[in-house]
Amino acid sequence: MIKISGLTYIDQQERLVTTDIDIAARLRQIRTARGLSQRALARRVGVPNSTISLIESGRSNPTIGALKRILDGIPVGLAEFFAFEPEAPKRYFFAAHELREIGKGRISYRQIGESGTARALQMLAEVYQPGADTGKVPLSHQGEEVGLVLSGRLEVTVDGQRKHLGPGDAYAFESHLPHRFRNPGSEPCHVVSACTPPTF
DNA sequence: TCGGATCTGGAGGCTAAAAT
DNA sequence: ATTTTAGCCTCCAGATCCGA
Repeated sequence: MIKISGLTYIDQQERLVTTDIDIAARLRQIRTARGLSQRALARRVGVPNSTISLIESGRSNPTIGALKRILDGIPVGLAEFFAFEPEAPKRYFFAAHELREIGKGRISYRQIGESGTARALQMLAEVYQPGADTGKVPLSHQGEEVGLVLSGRLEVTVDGQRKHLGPGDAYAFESHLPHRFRNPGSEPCHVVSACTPPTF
């Protein structure tokens, strides 16, 4: 079992487990607040309604990919989903250990600053362990993103173009273009990235 | 008819035991 | 010590049931 933060950890099968966030209740609350039925949301994101039903009943612990796909249909970003409660006091400074983890497994995405719908920018401190890969299915979402490699090697594929980046190298592209990140090296790759609007 | 829940089987990953 | 294999577990998708 891998402990990522006080809120979220990854179990041995790389499933997302939260210690004090009820994914089931939160998903149901957000979905109903948007006036969506389980079936309507299921049709929108292309999953069977049983998947949503199982998650909302707490009998299924979704993978980060499945959860993100469902949230995309609402739409709600992962960061917003795991956001602090709205009544939380405004904060401007964050210790390293307070950065919210929204990644999983061999990929760490630690969010810089608080999250929420009012924010226009999402900035992440990313760590890709050796061999880490965002997946064969390319990512694609609204917005625009940039990133700077601090250490290690990062293979970035954007709209069919592939490039190996090292320390000091950077990328910038429109997020709707299919993209993929992979660490082909033997050491962890540290990246700082920004996305606006915060759609990841 | 719609919304939510349940059942079943396939697929993939993890673990432990067995084999090398 | 390392690799292979079998069994187990869980997610996910499709079909179906039940109640409003």
